[in-house]
Amino acid sequence: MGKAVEGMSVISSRERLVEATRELLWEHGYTSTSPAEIRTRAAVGQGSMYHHFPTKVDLAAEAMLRNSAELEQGMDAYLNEAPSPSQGVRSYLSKPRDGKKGCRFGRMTLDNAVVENERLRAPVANSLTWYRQRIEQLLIDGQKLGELRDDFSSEAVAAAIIAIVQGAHVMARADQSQTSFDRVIEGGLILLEGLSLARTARTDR
Amino acid sequence: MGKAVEGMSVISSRERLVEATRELLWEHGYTSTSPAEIRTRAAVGQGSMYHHFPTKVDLAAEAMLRNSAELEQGMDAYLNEAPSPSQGVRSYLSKPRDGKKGCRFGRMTLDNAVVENERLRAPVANSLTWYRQRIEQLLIDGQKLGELRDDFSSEAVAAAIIAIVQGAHVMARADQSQTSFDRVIEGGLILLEGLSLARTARTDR
DNA sequence: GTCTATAGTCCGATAGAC
DNA sequence: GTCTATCGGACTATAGAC
Repeated sequence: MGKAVEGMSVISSRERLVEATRELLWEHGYTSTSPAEIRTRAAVGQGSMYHHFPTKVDLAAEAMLRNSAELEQGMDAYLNEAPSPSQGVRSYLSKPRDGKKGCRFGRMTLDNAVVENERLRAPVANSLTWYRQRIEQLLIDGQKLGELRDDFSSEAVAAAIIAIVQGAHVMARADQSQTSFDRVIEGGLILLEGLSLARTARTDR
Repeated sequence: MGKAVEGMSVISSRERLVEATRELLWEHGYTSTSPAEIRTRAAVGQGSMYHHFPTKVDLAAEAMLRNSAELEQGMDAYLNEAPSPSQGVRSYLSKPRDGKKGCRFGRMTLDNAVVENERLRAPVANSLTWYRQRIEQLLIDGQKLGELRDDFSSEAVAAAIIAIVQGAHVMARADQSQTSFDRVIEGGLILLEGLSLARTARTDR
């Protein structure tokens, strides 16, 4: 027990607390996740938890910052695999997602306790902004390469692309159905195709 | 006190409870709205509340069903004013909305307590489905009239249109900014324009 | 149909020994 | 750093008088 000896693979209490919180924030949201539940899942005593994290906000903020770093890194690597900018945007939309669980970040925004606390809201806002700017850059590159029309605001369209995925999660949770999620994505891909310059290419389907 | 005499304009306790619940569900969501808060706003005693509504679910379900009926009716009238089907879809997107408050229905979907209870989930799912089918019909009519291309799935695009508005609320709440909401809508209108057959008409702007 | 009083539970947080 | 015990408060719901 206690701090792991150098080189050992024992996971520290602090680490287990953060990981358990990350899972529970996704499963239950912020307000509905209780410190008791976190303690139980992390197998950590009451006192230890408050030793490492004075308040629930401290723990949640760290968990969310870690979510941001990990998801942005993963998405960046994923998008870098795309053969072209416009294909990257399509890849973003069609990336496999569990619609019923909801977006780790998007879910948070509907909780007033998160929105009213800067330490909790900031990681959510920053990550969604990061996503939007990443997509915007793909759109700009696609315009420069002549894949996409150049008569639209890449900033606005990027925001709409992000919103489609967020909205897809809302629809899927309302219907408790992955089909509802997939239908939104299908529609998003159709809408995106309207920005393509190579529209005659559609005939080869 | 008590039941209003025939013809009087006194609002019954029951009615005040439902109205207070409707407001609070929008402001705070389901889980974060406490019976005590409802009682206070409705100015109704503890016992009266449980006389009319045995549980919190009973009260919330009635409030949500009333929301559905009212909002669907309002949206229907609003869309009927549009001069054409495709203009109706544009009107749906650009309808003035308070992004920071969130959609009355969409907000509910991120709350597990709502999603896990059929009596609470059903009104949310039914209303979102109603909206989607209403937009789908506009798209179909627009295709028939030659306003829109006829080579896309109206069902999928309608779902994406609804999702854009839901996602706009998520972005606006994350950023606590109406500007973020408006940016998504602007992008949605651009994407929608790509489905128009009269694309040369863009030159007259 | 309305009221006050209160039950029983869980919440987030603290105390203090080891 | 970890533990158990416990605080004060808010929650949803019930009891029972009027």
